[in-house]
Amino acid sequence: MSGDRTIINYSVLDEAIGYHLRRAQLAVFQDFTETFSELGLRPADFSVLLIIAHNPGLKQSEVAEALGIQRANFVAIIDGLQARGLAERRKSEEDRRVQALHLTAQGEAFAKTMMTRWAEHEKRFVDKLGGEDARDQLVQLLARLMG
Amino acid sequence: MSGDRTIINYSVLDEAIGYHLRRAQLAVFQDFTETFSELGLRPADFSVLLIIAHNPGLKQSEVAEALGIQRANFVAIIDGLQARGLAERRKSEEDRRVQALHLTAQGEAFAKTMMTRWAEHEKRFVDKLGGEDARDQLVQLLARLMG
DNA sequence: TATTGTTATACTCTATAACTATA
DNA sequence: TATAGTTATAGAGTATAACAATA
Repeated sequence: MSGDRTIINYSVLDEAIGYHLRRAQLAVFQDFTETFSELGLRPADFSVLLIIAHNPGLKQSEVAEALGIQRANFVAIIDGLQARGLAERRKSEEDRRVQALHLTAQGEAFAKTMMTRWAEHEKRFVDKLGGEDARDQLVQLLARLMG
Repeated sequence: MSGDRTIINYSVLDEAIGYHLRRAQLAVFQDFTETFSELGLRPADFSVLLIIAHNPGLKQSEVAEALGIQRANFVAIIDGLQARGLAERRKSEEDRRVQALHLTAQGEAFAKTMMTRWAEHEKRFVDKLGGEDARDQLVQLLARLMG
């Protein structure tokens, strides 16, 4: 009976914000994972590289907090980026406890490649939404949920 | 220097769909978890109870697929709901392999309580969005991302 | 005493393979 | 052979406590 398709009543799930958020996020992150599997980047790696690229010299705890990552879990992320030669820790002269984060020259080049791939990924979803205006509208609505 | 606040350049993260989706979903799920901690319900439990309540007699694999849950992982969810006396498996007479899912009388009562708590949770975010229209708009945009 | 980075650890969620009983 | 449910297991992601070095 492979032609049958059970019709399911989703009840209030159809209008539940959290449910749609979860399903949409799953779809977008799955595309992200496929797009960046070649470069070996997870969403967290991407966002960390991006923040360091545009804010060189921040301490680990600042980058972690900006992204909502626990500083304990942040260590392994930086370990990975450093092992790949993309980012580096520099011990601060003023405060010997802090590690300031920077991209390496290789990391800068990598970030450029990464951004072109990201633009492709992002465009796919902007198109699905119906254009830049719809995207801006969505982002604005999502921002309200966090207030 | 606790008065200092580092200004961070989020670059394209500010307009990245996936990033905002993740942060918003985190905020909504956190509120969900707090709202339902008393009832001992995780998001998956909630959605499963809701689907069974409105579609009694579905097989496990149908409910699992409708919610995007692997049937292997679905077993423990039903085990939990059954152990709490909220749902039950009924072996089908036509096909002895399938387990048809139903709520118990206690499960029906529980679902009512659950829905009033859910309405409170949902309302908090509808208010943040600016009303029902904004919510509908958001849900519609999110649905496009999954197409 | 407090903070930064770190280690160790545990818990949840998710994914896969293999088994059983039925068809 | 194929399907429904199950078990076992492994991998992410995330959360907490405790420690060393430094302030």
